[in-house]
Amino acid sequence: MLSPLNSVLTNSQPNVPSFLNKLYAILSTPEYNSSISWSEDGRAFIILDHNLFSNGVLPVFFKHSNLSSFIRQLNMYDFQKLKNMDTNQSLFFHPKFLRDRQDILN
Amino acid sequence: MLSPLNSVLTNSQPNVPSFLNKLYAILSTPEYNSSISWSEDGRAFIILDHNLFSNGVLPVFFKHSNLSSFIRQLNMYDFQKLKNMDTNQSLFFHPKFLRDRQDILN
Amino acid sequence: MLSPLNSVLTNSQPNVPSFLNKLYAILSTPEYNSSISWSEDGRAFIILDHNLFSNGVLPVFFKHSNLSSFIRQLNMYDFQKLKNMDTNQSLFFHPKFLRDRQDILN
DNA sequence: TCCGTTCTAGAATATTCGTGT
DNA sequence: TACACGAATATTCTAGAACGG
Repeated sequence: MLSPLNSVLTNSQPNVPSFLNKLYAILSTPEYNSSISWSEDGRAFIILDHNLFSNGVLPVFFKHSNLSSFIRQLNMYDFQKLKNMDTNQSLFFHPKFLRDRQDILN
Repeated sequence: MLSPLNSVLTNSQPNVPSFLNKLYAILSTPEYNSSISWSEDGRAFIILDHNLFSNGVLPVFFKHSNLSSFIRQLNMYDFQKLKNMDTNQSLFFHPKFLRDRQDILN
Repeated sequence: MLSPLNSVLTNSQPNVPSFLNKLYAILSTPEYNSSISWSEDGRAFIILDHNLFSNGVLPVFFKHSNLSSFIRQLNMYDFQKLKNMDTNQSLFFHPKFLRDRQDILN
């Protein structure tokens, strides 16, 4: 039987760092959408509940539960943090990281 | 076509300090026009009600409710204060800060 | 009537950055000891519950609720993070930051 | 070597305080 | 009191560095 992690990583792109494939997998899992989700237009994502994300999602995919380690990886891969003036929410954005376009990471 | 940044930030200009984008956002909100508004010609703005602006508007956009901190930022960004001798109101002016021209801040 | 913040900051040392006086005040407040407390020997402190500390304590003393901003300040003031191998908890340590010795910060 | 995890620091902007006028 | 500005501290976002698997 596949672990939940493997079952959701089946769309992994080869030659793409594991971190990015995992991030897609996380965002593609409806179960996690209360703690992390794509923005409405699918060009950024939001961490909605820091506590739930850290303790509920991170340890499933990574060897830690630290939001700061996750953020460090995002910056490593050139994601930018953007503020939405209206909602005051923080979005993470990367020009090549788009919903339904996991293919263009290659 | 909009840059990805614009779509996510609703009118924020990238590479422009948050203070200036927030100032535009404030002046673009009709709800706030009783406490702060563009001058008639759109080349300056007026703080009409210090108390209402400090306590009603500032904390929505900034981490404080102090008019003096707001003014300090205006001075930091080279706004000039102009006195209207007739009305005794104070106008703040910056050559590149114009109504409907948020784009030229870049 | 004193605000809760002021009442607990009455022992503030003059000429000491507000951050350090606030940190003493936090650690001196029994109410907060479930989320942050001195180590047994009083030579370090532990953040016991990140979520409770971030959302329950930080906004009372600072203009944010971000653990990372708090940590940035600790590093700025040369605190070091130490690992307790037994409990796997994280301790923050500074040679001059000791329980019952707020005076030596001067 | 590469990638991941952790701890600390750099850099830019923001907020407060004080001084001179 | 108001005003402009320097300076110190605070807040945010990103990156450096060390270490481990």
